[in-house]
Amino acid sequence: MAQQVYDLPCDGEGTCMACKNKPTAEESLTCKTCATPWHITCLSVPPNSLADTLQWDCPDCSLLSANPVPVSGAGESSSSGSLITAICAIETDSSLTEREKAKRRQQLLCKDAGPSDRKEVTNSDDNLLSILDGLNCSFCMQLLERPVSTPCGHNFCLKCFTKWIGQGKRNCANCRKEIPPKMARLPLINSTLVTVIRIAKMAKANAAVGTSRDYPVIRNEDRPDKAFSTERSVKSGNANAASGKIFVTTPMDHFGPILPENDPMRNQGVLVGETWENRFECRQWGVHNPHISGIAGQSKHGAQSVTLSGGYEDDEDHGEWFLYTGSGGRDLSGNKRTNKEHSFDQQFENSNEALRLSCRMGYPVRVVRSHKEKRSSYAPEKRLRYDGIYRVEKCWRKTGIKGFKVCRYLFVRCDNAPAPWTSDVHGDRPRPLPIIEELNVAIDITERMESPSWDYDEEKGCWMWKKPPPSSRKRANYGRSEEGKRTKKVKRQAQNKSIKEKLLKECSCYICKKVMTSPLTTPCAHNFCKSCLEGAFAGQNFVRQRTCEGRRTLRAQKNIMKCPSCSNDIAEFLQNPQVNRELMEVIESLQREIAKENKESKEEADGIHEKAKGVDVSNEIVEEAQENNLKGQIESEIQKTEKLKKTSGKCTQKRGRKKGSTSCKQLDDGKNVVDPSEPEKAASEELQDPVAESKV
DNA sequence: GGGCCCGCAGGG
DNA sequence: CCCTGCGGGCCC
Repeated sequence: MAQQVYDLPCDGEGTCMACKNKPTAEESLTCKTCATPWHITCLSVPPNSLADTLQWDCPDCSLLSANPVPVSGAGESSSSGSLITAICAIETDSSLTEREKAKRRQQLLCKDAGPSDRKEVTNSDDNLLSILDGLNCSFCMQLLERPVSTPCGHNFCLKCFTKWIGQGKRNCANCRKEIPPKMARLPLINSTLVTVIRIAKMAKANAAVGTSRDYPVIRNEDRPDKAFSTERSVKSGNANAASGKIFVTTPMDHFGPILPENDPMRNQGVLVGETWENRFECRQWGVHNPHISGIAGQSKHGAQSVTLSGGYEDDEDHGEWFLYTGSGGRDLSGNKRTNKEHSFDQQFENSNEALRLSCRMGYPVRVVRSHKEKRSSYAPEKRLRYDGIYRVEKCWRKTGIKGFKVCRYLFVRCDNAPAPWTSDVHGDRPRPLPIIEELNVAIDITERMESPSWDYDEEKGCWMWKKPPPSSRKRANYGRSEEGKRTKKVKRQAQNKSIKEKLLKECSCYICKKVMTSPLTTPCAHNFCKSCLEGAFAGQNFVRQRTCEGRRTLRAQKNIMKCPSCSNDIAEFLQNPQVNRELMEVIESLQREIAKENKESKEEADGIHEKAKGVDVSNEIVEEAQENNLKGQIESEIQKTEKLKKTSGKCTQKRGRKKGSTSCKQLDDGKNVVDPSEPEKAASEELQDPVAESKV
């Protein structure tokens, strides 16, 4: 084979690797793409003009631009050259923000992520992806496809490598070290890398089809005392907050008052007239669970509580009784959570049906009034206030103010404690139902036929359960599916961990069977620890170094220097074995990740929260409770009412501004878009039998 | 003060 | 897994 001329650049010290001289500044030429310095006089094709030197591409870069290497598995042409052009186009686009540019660049580099945002994945999934990033081919910048490893420890796609060789190159594209003729003739696939990439790809695909509920789920006991914003949340404060800890032991679907036995923190239960800053706090004391919805209830179980927040203009508040409007009938398209405009008829379904069930059964319904109800004299000036137990005496449908049918409920108070607005020292007595004029035009009227579950006991002189309350279907202190979601999360974490551990196991040394330290990839594409492989030939090393030894001895030694895995001669490789740094980095990343996850799971077990800071909101209330315990029940109620008036005056609503806080909201719009990963799958399939294919 | 936005949580 | 929702923050 005729000797070919290869262009070589200058090394890190500025010495030309071809002539071994150090070119002067005038003799040196820098590539516009890769910024590598080259010696002009040693170039086989020097630039024609001075203008050319300014926009000069080195032989390697111009080669890649002129002969694009097909992107493996993607089914389309790309190259580092066109990639660079595309990146430049993004960088110079003034209409894009920095964040948008970063996003476009990422999309460009991860073609398989599709046109939309990549599906949001958990941190551990992201880490798996970043580990994969370390295994990109230096030619095509894509994840290694049928990886081949040079003895100098660099990895390339088989296609890219053979193309490079086909162009007459016999040096490593990364370090310029010579490629053994045998490898140039028949490059072998590094099966360890294949397995590692395949497992990681499968993990990535699994992550991509995960649900949008992949964010961490926190058990009640681990939640902080106040609502907190999660990592996911774009807005600060309570705008998109997660709920704080539930302080009471009542299950979510508990009917009736929150009693002292359900209040381990204060041992007093929730008293009429208690107030809270917001819906989250109200929820934490078990009074009204949903943090937006006005009705808490289940259609087949009944409604436990309602909130009067002025959200429905048909509401009519008379203190001891009020007319409540059902939910629904409003257009919530466009990602709205509420809407003041009615646009279609309400039906007795979902929470409306739950309230109707409570009406039929005569269940006690907790009532909360909000300062947002501006038309009522009975609403608190500030905050939210618990006003006690009411019963739904009747319900019906009528045409609302906006002309659409609404569900209507007559609530009548039936609590043993006096209402916050009354000067009475005793609670309610059974009272005749008010006359409701709109009942004359009402449809679908429902009245209770059987005796109510919650009723007044004349003998005992108080309201109480006359029938056993409906048995709870929920666990105390837990959301409906929180337990399930938690199990799911733990399962996914364990799965991810096992993937990483599996990956690491794949990186074990043939000799010591342990995870490789400083991995060496032989020309026969087998991987060993540097120390293991060198140790295996320790005796020969000494002889081999003595090159003046006789021919017979050397040959005998060379025969012994066989790959422990496939018995190929690796004597030459052992003369100057180079660590496969990319593989080493993958191994180290995996080890770091596993260690980190172990640490995190330990911390989680210890109940540590980074972002959400636990704030003890209860001290004041506990002191209050202790004080109250010394006095009679009625006295404490009066005190409570007085305190309510004071706190109402003191309360100020925070209304700060944060500049540019919503500037990045568009980035989150694609959060539910699932990565199709089609090219990925194709690539995985092609990887099924890489060795066999490569030998064809 | 109106309007828009969107994470969270529960229902079904 | 999709739908619903009488919140809360921030911009205009």
